[in-house]
Amino acid sequence: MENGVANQLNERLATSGLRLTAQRQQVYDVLLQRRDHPTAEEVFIRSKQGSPEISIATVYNCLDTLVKCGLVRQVNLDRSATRYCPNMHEHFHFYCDTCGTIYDIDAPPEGSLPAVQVPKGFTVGHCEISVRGSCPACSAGAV
Amino acid sequence: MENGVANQLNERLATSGLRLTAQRQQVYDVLLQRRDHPTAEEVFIRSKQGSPEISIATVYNCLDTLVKCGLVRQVNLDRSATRYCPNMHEHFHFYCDTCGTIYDIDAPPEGSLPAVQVPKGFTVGHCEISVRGSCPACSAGAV
DNA sequence: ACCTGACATTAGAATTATTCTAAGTATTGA
DNA sequence: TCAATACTTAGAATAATTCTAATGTCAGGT
Repeated sequence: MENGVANQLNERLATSGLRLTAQRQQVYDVLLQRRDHPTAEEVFIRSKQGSPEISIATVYNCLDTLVKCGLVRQVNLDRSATRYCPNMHEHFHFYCDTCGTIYDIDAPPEGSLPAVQVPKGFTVGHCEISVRGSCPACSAGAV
Repeated sequence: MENGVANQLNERLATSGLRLTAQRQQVYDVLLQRRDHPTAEEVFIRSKQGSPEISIATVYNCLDTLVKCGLVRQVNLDRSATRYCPNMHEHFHFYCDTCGTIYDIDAPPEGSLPAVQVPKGFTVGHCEISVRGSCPACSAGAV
């Protein structure tokens, strides 16, 4: 498993002439281990457990690299710190206003995700959807 | 027209125990005059033409107030400066990667915006959609 | 008219998230 | 083994925004 991940990471990096380093591995591992959409700061703190020497600049660099390799997605909600998500399936994010948790909501089977219609002439590159509201736990508690 | 706007603004403010001030009026006017999704900085520059004494802190305060009154919407794209939009109809934003223009794309008639489906238990409060790509002008030019 | 208190504005300092810089370290390929 | 390139690091710099404390303004009650 570990090895599979390392290989996948290495492959992706190699195709861009980039190297598999301990830090990149570490940062990616941190993201895979707890898929709770951490900020760069949080990734930094967790990474230090395995790589005590790592610096915050490196964490930013590594996250950037992972995003460029298509292994990680940035999640921006309002103007709070950018969060990072290793789920590359088509999905959108649900932010619970009560508990602050961010949920991945997978696109429904029939690709029915964006019926986003743009007028003639517009070419859609990427489409980002985010939803705020109350998660099941908090919706129930509020009754 | 001017009066209508002032009245609407005043009404909204009054229901929250807030006052209609020259600065709030000025900032709102700036947003209505050119609906090009300016940043706070840009609103500041334009506002100074009518209200040379206005400060950037006041611009931020006024924009905040307008957002809270439901007269203005914040537009966040990536982590660039927040932009402000006085179009309160249901719509989403299209950002042209080539020319940087932000377009308002109005929701299609049958409320068919994306039937964004959330799993049972989730309560949707607000849904934000943004699309990146190439606008008609830039799409045409790139041929 | 004139207080009083709540609401507002202002300049400038502070904060936060992020990026830049410059120096040193590591790895790869010739 | 050497050079070139990629990478990491600490700390400085930047950008956008928020905070602070002082001052200003307005509406309602006396």
